Amino acid sequence: MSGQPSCLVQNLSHYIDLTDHDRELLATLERSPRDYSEATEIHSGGDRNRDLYVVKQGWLFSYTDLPDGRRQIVKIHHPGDVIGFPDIAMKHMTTNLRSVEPVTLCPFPKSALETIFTSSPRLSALMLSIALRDQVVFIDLLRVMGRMSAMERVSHFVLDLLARLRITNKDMTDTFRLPLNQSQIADYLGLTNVYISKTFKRLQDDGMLSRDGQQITLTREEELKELVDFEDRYIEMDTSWFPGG
Amino acid sequence: MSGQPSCLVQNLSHYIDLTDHDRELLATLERSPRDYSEATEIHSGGDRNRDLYVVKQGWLFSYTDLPDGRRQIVKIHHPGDVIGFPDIAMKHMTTNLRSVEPVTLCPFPKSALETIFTSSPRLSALMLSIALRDQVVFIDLLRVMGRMSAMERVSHFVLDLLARLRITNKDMTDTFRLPLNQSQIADYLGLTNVYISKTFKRLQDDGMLSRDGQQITLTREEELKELVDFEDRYIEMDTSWFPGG
DNA sequence: CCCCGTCTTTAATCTGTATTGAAGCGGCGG
DNA sequence: CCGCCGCTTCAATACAGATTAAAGACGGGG
Repeated sequence: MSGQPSCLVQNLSHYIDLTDHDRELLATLERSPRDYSEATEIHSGGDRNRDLYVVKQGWLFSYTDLPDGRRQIVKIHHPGDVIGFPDIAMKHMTTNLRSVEPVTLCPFPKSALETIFTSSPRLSALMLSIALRDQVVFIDLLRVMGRMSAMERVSHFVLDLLARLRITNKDMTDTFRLPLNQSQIADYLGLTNVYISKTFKRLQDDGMLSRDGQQITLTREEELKELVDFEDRYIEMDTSWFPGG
Repeated sequence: MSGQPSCLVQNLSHYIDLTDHDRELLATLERSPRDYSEATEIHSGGDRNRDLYVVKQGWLFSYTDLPDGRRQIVKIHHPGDVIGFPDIAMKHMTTNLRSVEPVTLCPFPKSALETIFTSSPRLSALMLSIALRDQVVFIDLLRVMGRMSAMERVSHFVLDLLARLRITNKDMTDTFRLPLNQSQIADYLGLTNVYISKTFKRLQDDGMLSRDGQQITLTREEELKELVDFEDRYIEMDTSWFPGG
């Protein structure tokens, strides 16, 4: 159970102190790790709803296609994330899941959640809160997609990624690795790969960021945050109402 | 408690059979109705997080502004809806709330939810499911905003409204009242009021819908659904895993 | 019944992003 | 070390939707 520290535990510990009992419960979710190579289709929309996943390693994304081939990436998943929460309400999966690099996932059945929900009210409250927080994040993204220019979208995108990575990795600086290619970023932001290239170049020329291979450095994070009116929804949640731990 | 039937109860009854105990619990949420006139600002983003609301009557919307005045409407609320769920996770309200016509709301404190969560597992599961379902709806909307044309956006918009209205009103046909003006629709779909006008006209010329004042009739609903690859997320949820009632 | 304000429609022009295609670049396998 | 392939960059053109302005339509209040 101990050995390597779990990203899921790190992720959740950011918000509340976990009891040993909580850690044991979470460990049941990470019992059966499985590797997938890069660019692998892990499940498809319409599949009869089966497992959720804890991400142990690597980046993935959830996406949907339109009948004519247009694609929208709706969520990017990092180590420590739980994949598939929204689908709990539906009878079928609503999105496709694909790895961008070699990944390690721990599939677990819906029913494992029930155990958590009945035996740890505090952990339940946290998981509910995370689901609701994600909804706020989607709402922020909607604002980005509905009303912001390409420049602003890309800026918001990198700020959001950095904010998320900082939750599971406390000593993250202003530099991070971005393993997505520009077509994938385009499919996430509702733009084209060509325009993503042009926009990154412009951000670089303006001195807002620098690039070295997959490494991105935000050299003027505060300015970027102001530019896109960025709110960090990850750093802090309201846990005051949680049942006592 | 009986008297006029509650829209909230109607809304939830669509998914599960409510016990008398459940109905009593829900009635506590609707204890203190309050009227607001049209175009009223009911709360603002950044407010210290206080009440949620049950909508008894009238349409409202939640929105956010960008610093330079651009606006994004993120959710349209109808009778029977609960407003404010996602904010439970945050310390402050994340959106503004405004009525589009005279409305009746029932404010209730977060703590009222706790009572429900501790005393009716079945009702808790339903409310969680609705929150997660809404997340799926946001994801669908993201796809619309990221990858669809104005034509497709407007089509999806009216289909979505109709699907939602049918939950609380079983004998809704293919006609409904749309009290939003075109600027508001534009702020919802990330377009301009002028282009909304042009697009509605085109849909009308193509025979997809007809308008009479605020009344909208979808004359070729199936074609529209195909056009935008529409999925009704409201009609059916997976309640199979709910604790027995 | 008419005025006035709000909303919708029409029209002309402008712009940001899409599209297409071709030219760099870099890493990996052979 | 070469050659291929995927990704990024650059350039030319196209177009959907924005912008601005002005002219209808509509409805409520005096």
